[in-house]
Amino acid sequence: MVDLNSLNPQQREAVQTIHGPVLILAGAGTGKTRVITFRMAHMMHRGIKPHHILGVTFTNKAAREMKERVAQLVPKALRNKGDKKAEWLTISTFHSLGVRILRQFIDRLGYKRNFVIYSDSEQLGLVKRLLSQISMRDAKPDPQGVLGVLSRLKENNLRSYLNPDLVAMAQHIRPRYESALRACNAVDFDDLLLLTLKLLEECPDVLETCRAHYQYVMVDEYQDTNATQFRLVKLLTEKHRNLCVVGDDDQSIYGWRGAEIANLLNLESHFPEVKVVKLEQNYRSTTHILQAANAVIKNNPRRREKQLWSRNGPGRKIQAQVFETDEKEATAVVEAIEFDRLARAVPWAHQAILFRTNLQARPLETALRKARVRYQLVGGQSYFDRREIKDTLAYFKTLMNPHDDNSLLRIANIPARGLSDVTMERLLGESQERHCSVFKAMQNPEVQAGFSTKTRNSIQTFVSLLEESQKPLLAEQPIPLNTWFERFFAEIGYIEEIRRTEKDVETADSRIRNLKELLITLNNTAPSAKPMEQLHEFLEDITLDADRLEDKELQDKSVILITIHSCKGLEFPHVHVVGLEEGLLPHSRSKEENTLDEERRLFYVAITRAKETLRLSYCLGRRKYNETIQCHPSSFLKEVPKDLVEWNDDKEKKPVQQDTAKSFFAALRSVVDEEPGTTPGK
DNA sequence: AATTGCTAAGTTTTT
DNA sequence: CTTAGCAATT
Repeated sequence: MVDLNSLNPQQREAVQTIHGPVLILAGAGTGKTRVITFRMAHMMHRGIKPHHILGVTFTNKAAREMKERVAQLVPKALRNKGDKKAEWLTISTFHSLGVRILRQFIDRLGYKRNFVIYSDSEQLGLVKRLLSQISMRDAKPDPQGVLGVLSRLKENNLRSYLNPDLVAMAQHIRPRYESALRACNAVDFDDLLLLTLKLLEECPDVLETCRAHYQYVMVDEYQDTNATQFRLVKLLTEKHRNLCVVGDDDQSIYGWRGAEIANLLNLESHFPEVKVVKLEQNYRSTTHILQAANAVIKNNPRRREKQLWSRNGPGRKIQAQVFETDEKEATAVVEAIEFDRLARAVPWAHQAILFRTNLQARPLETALRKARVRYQLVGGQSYFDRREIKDTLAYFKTLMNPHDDNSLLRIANIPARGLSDVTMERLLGESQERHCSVFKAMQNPEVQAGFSTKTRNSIQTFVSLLEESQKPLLAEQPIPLNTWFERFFAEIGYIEEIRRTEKDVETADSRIRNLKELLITLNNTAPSAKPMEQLHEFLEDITLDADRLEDKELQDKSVILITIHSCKGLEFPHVHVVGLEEGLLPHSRSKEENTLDEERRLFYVAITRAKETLRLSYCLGRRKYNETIQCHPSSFLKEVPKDLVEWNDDKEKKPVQQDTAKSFFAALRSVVDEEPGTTPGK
């Protein structure tokens, strides 16, 4: 029996309602994951077969965590009842679920079952190529923009403020884009959901199979689902109606990405009998922090009313401060962190600095480095934006399927092997005329004949390189992929290429390290499989779950620098929110797009990350590019009740504060005086 | 084929 | 300021 006594009454109700539609409105820090995992465990104890349970999350990290926690709750004896591994429950992201279903049935839609998944950068590469083929005299469209619209177009989710030129271009490109993907036996991220939906809509037997399999469905972070995801969920559950969604409309911050908060707000219109359970007892923050959060979010219209409360006591007041410039703000934040560490033994890992845009990280990083504080910047440049990673993955894909033009074109001349842009352009043209892949064109003697002897040699060498390299991979028995590829990259001179092109020795080394680390993870996939299958599996894992490689150890020792968007779901004892200025939070673009609500939710999310202390700050001036621009405090600051805030205004205090070092030690002394019992390092 | 130099643009981004 | 992309140059 799962012990439900540790749950509060609302949590228990949520856990025990296992049939029919349920909406669990889980405010920030109200023990959401606990409820979900307990609910799953409870269902199993009530005799529901684990393999009939499906849990959908938004990140792989969340999925992993949930799996672990369910496993902890359910005794081994019960788990082993289902002897086969497949009997265990499914917890995955929407996208992985899509892959799972598509791998079984995508042939019904005319795709091959061993499709590859294109990451963002690969999609972008494809769009760039398609754009360059179109003759356009006037303004060249921004590929990123076109891709964005294209994605919206596919999701059938156009917004009025989108640039009409981009929309037209995206519409123009779309058929070519789709046929290019098909030709490469590839699908993109959007397709993982869209094709799954199409499959379920068009093949009743597949739908029935899935419905029979996933009889109990739970969706986490439901406020972030988009139209496609909703349709998928509805299709899957409208018959058996065992749908449990968990979410918080107040934490919906991905509207710009197509998330439909209406999915949560209007759930009753699709499931009128839905039982709504509100979780309002917060286990994370002090009441001062919660009062601030409640007061801020109250200003939003159209929400499901919630009041967070806790038994954690009032705690410290919220600290607020104004600075002249963003540099001074950064220095002060770092000083506060070091002060906490020296005076109260607060480790770096208990501190987080939250900001709206990645640009704001720069001055913070400078200040942190100057003070020799270890930090970790979360997010920022995506793993896939690193050139060596992109190249490596493109090599993998090319070796798996040389007819994947996009990947082949990327690596054809990396390192330089006499296949210049001009040559590749011509080959691409030839391939289009002949309606074949670029690789086919390169193999074709007729095509080769059109080139100079030198170029012809280069083409032939490249073709045989691919053909020869493919051979060991096509073998039946496993090979050590890690060492094989390490040798491969050494042989083709890729390592040298990095050293040669990268002037800075340290960055070159770090890029080579990145590459080697990626290769090492190759060995983590099941070694029993055939090389190609193993490679395939690896690629899929890595594409769907990019930050699996993140350095966990470093995280435990560092101050966290993070955007508000990516901090959702996390918590920290001490939180600094910087740059609370009009134009940053709320962001200036929110006015045009009419998304002030979402900006407020962003602020709400930031506030509710804090467990013990919350510090807010803004600047009067901010260096932007080269000039300093004037800033005004965010209107959201006024929404925080005055009696919860303690302003540390420079003006109101002693003017001695000019000297930062002096003020630092003054502050240090004052705390030691206040709390004589506390000694640093205790 | 590779280097240099110019211009333009610069929210958020779970997969 | 910084970075990416492109054109022009050797």
